Amino acid sequence: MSTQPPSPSGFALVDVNNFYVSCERVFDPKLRARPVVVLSNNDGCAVARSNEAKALGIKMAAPWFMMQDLARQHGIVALSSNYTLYADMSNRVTDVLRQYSPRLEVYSIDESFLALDGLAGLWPSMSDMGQAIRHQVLNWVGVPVCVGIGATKTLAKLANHIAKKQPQFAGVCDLSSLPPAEVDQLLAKIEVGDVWGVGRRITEQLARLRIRTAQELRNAPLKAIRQHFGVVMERTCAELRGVSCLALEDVAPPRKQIVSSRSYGERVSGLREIEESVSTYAARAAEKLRAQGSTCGAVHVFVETDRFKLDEPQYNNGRTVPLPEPTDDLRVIVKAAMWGLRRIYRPEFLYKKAGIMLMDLAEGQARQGTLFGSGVSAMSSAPLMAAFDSINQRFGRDTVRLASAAGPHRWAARFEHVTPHYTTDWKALPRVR
DNA sequence: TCTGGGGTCCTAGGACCC
DNA sequence: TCTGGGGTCCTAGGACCC
Repeated sequence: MSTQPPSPSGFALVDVNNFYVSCERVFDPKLRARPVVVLSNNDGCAVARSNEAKALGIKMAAPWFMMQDLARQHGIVALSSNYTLYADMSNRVTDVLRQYSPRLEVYSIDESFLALDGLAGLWPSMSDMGQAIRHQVLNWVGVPVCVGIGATKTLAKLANHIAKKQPQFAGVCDLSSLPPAEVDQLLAKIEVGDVWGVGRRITEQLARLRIRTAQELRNAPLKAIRQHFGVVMERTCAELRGVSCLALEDVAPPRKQIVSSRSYGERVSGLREIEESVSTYAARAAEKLRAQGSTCGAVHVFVETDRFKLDEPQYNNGRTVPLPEPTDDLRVIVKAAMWGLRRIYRPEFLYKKAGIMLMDLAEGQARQGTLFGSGVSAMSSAPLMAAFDSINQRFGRDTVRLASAAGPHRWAARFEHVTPHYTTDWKALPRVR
């Protein structure tokens, strides 16, 4: 225990351990103590691993088909991802955390920063608060978290890393309460690549400068770091020294671009199929656009062949289509995307992936009474009809209104958008293959 | 031969994060 | 056979302007 006074401010980073796997375990206790992975779209990659799976050497984003032997050998359980569930669990964790600090930044689906200003007097120590958080999240939501505390966000991240890796901390590490010599020892044992903001490339370059640990990076001259790596790394280095450069972002700024894309389960060549999938991506992206009350000024559409098929001809292309005026109207967005798609489509290739990006986002409210969507020929109407049904079921039958429809095989339905704010459960849509 | 000095805007690419 | 899907920021260089 330190004799220093509790730190007057700083940050806590609360991070759910193996988030997706932990969520699945809440609902299926048989998964506990077994090696478990959660897979990405099309069951392509492992995007979450339990500790047992990590111990077997399964890396983040490892292609699952290459792990088949290992999986059989050790009885690894592989699950398809369920993002609706994870989003719900994430909100539950956040609700608990809000009880601990009035200022909180949801950094990702499984991580939040808490501002600690003014909280020191409420607890015997910040580590006690960390333990309270751990117990309450586990009891109320059912998932395990670790808590890292430090004077800066980067130090809080590092503390979280320590809390996870070193059992003697029991899931909570408060770097700002430790004597400097002890912090030094801890930092000396952490590889520089584990520091937040230091990726693979920078790690290689730092190694050439004989900077290999978090401690060595912290002690490196700021000016040289700035010269070699730019202002971003300079900030990271300063943050390691306890100089706060990254503020807590209480209010999430609106997105500057919105992407919706998927790899196909099987490669496709027909324009029709690609049109259909891109229309669905457009609907999903427009949904996000409206949810944050923005309009977009340009639509980017792209297609890609299979980049792993090295012996086959590759074709990657995209087209940015400026819109006549900023809009959140799905009709306009889809039209622009289809227009761009026809210009980049080449019939001689087999496509693996397609997507859409909404760009030049600006503030603007979804307007009452605007048409929500209509009039893309060659698109199946079924998924959109299902989506509109679900909107009305959830928000009342007048949220959107069917204005006209032309038949089951051509999507020529028109929907009037009556209520300005709504959200749709797009996960309920059939999977795009 | 000798060829200013700023400034802005845009884009592509590289690095990072989860 | 089978290899994810989102995001952000910074910098360098070119076009263009006065």
